[in-house]
Amino acid sequence: MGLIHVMGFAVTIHENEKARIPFAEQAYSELKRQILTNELPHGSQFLEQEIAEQLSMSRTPTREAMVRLANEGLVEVRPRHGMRVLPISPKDMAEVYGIITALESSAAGILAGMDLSEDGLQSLMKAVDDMDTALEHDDLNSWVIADYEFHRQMVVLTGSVRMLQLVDTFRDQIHRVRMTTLHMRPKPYKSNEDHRAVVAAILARDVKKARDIQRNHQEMAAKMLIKLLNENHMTHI
Amino acid sequence: MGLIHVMGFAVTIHENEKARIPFAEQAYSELKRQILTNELPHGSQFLEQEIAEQLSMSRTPTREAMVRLANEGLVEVRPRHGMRVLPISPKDMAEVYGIITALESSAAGILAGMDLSEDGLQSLMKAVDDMDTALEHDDLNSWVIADYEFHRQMVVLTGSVRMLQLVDTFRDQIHRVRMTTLHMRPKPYKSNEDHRAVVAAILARDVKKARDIQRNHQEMAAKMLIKLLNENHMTHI
DNA sequence: ACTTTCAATAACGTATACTTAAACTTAAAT
DNA sequence: ATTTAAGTTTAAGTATACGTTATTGAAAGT
Repeated sequence: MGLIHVMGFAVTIHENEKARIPFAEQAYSELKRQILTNELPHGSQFLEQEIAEQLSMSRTPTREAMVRLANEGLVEVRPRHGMRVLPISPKDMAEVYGIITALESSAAGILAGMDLSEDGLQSLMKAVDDMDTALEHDDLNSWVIADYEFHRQMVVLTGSVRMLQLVDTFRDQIHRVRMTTLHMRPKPYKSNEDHRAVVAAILARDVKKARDIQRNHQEMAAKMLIKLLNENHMTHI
Repeated sequence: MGLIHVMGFAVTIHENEKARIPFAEQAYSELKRQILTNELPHGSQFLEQEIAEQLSMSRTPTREAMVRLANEGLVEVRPRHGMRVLPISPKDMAEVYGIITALESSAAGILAGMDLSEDGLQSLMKAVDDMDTALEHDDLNSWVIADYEFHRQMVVLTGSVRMLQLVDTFRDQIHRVRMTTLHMRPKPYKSNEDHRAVVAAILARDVKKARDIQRNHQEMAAKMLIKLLNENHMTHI
């Protein structure tokens, strides 16, 4: 059984169709899926009972899933009001981007400073190529996937499972905003350039440069998105 | 009721002795306390039942606490083996320090780039002074507390609650190691210097310098601790 | 002795039952 | 009419009950 990450979703592959998935786990991934796809829109609230019924299981595993989602910052659990899908404000965006920026710029520096495998390098360059192709075809959906893959792969290659888990978690937190703003923002030509530049810096083993480019890239992205939110009076998405 | 963080412990202050604390919450903080103080040593294992009895409550809130601790990386929960306090390897230390370094160096940069309040600045300088005093008196316990306070305060001042929660979590993960190595390492004169230098860079509004000093400071600390662990064949603490 | 099979045990996952107290209703009083 | 107080409802927190299945230990076979 393996896990593949696609756009923040943990997709489970059943190789030996043996292990049955515990209800608590099912509840967690199903709820998370519903939140990320906006099936459960921000602000919507549900009592334990309601969720349990919707998932056709008892409150016990439901509750466990809710606790986990709350820890991840996707929902809020208030004692007699159930679980509420948290909206994201510009301030939240700034915080989350601040964390992702810190982690990913560090990751870029780590890659520049280590012996990166040929395969690893290829996976990065493939992601950038995919981004270019997607942009040529004006295929924004493919572009997000490739972009996501690039950022994720960079952290994967550092070998830090903790760092990977963190960026995954925080990317999930702002997934909704990224998707809704995707068609409102200018075409991301600059992003592709930046990514190529990061790869170049990694290849040149220039640690500081790799960090700086990645940091700047993220800071620009955050600035643009937050500006977009404010201009469109989307104070909480 | 307020929370004060001292050395990774969330100490609850009962001001209006009104709100009763849910068992799940009690279980969480009590178990966490026991793990951080080494009352539950690394590697030790406990069944849900045993923990529930020790805390004189049922398995339900106990289980909830275990899930949360597992999410934080302090314990591991394996289906029929109960909860096991996770040991920390040099590789774990490297990962955790990698994350703290990324976050705190970013935090230092943020402080240098923003209008820091007079109070905020004072709190940082006070922590450095406390570190000096502690070192003069050869009082390592006070030194750790002041050091902890400095690092924590830096993140507090950025205003990012998410970043604060992260560094708290990861600091907790390596708390044991820091405490056991405290008396094995050379006197931390260099740390105090570094901290002063960071404050100076923040005052000078030199963003890059603040980041660089903080990063270097942490990287040196990590290197030293990991070396110490390896030299003393402490492969998992 | 060492491995393998099978049965007994018990730990976990989940459901359900119970208790408490917050939130809502209704009624009374100003 | 607005606030206050009492009563009712019900969601959450916790305990307990139950079924399933991994683990363990003994017995049988090599």
